[in-house]
Amino acid sequence: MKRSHQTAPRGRLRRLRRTELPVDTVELARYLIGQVVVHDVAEGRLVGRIVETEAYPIGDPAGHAFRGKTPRNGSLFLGRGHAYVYFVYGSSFMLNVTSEVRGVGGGVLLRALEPLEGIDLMQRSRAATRLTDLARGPGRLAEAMQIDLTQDGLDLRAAGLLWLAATAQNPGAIGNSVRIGLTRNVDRRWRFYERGNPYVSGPKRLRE
DNA sequence: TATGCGATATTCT
DNA sequence: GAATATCGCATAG
Repeated sequence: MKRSHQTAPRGRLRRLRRTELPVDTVELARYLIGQVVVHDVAEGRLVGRIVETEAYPIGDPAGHAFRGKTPRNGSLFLGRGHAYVYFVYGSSFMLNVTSEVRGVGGGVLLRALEPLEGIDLMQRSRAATRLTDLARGPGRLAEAMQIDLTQDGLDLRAAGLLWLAATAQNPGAIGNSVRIGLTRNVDRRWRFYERGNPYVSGPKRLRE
């Protein structure tokens, strides 16, 4: 039997304070499931509920911070609650939430969102793909939310245009699995997702 | 549904 | 040169 899926209510959005974010990277990855990302752009407000994340903690060879600070990954070291955005594969931006204390590199990759508001704007950015494919996958997520290097290093807690918010509704059951698209440290189960949610990326066995 | 492949640009060896 | 925290399209079952 397929698990039924509930859409989060459109209540008032409450900005998350930095002190609400767990300090540990893996804990933060789990915590962010069910929370909301908001990007206020000129045309309106883009809102998506986080349904899939991956942790890249301290000492992880697959993490960008593993080899130390470089011009590219500098934002990872800003302390928890900042945006780290980078460009890969010649085509995709990736949005991460930094997760450790200032000076230490660590982050959580946001892999998929359930679109809640500004869906028409997202469809314009993504050339009108199906609703379930709008922000399913990290590259699609960034495109739908209009994320690029402009947002790299932003403080997601400050009164800015890109921010994290709490939802009134608790998330459903949270599953975990190995991370997607890696070649190093592949065995760690540091991917988290809301089980059965149709907006989660990956093959079927990684969504159940 | 799942698998496979090419495209693409930046970073690092 | 090689690798890359991917996507979209094609094809097969």
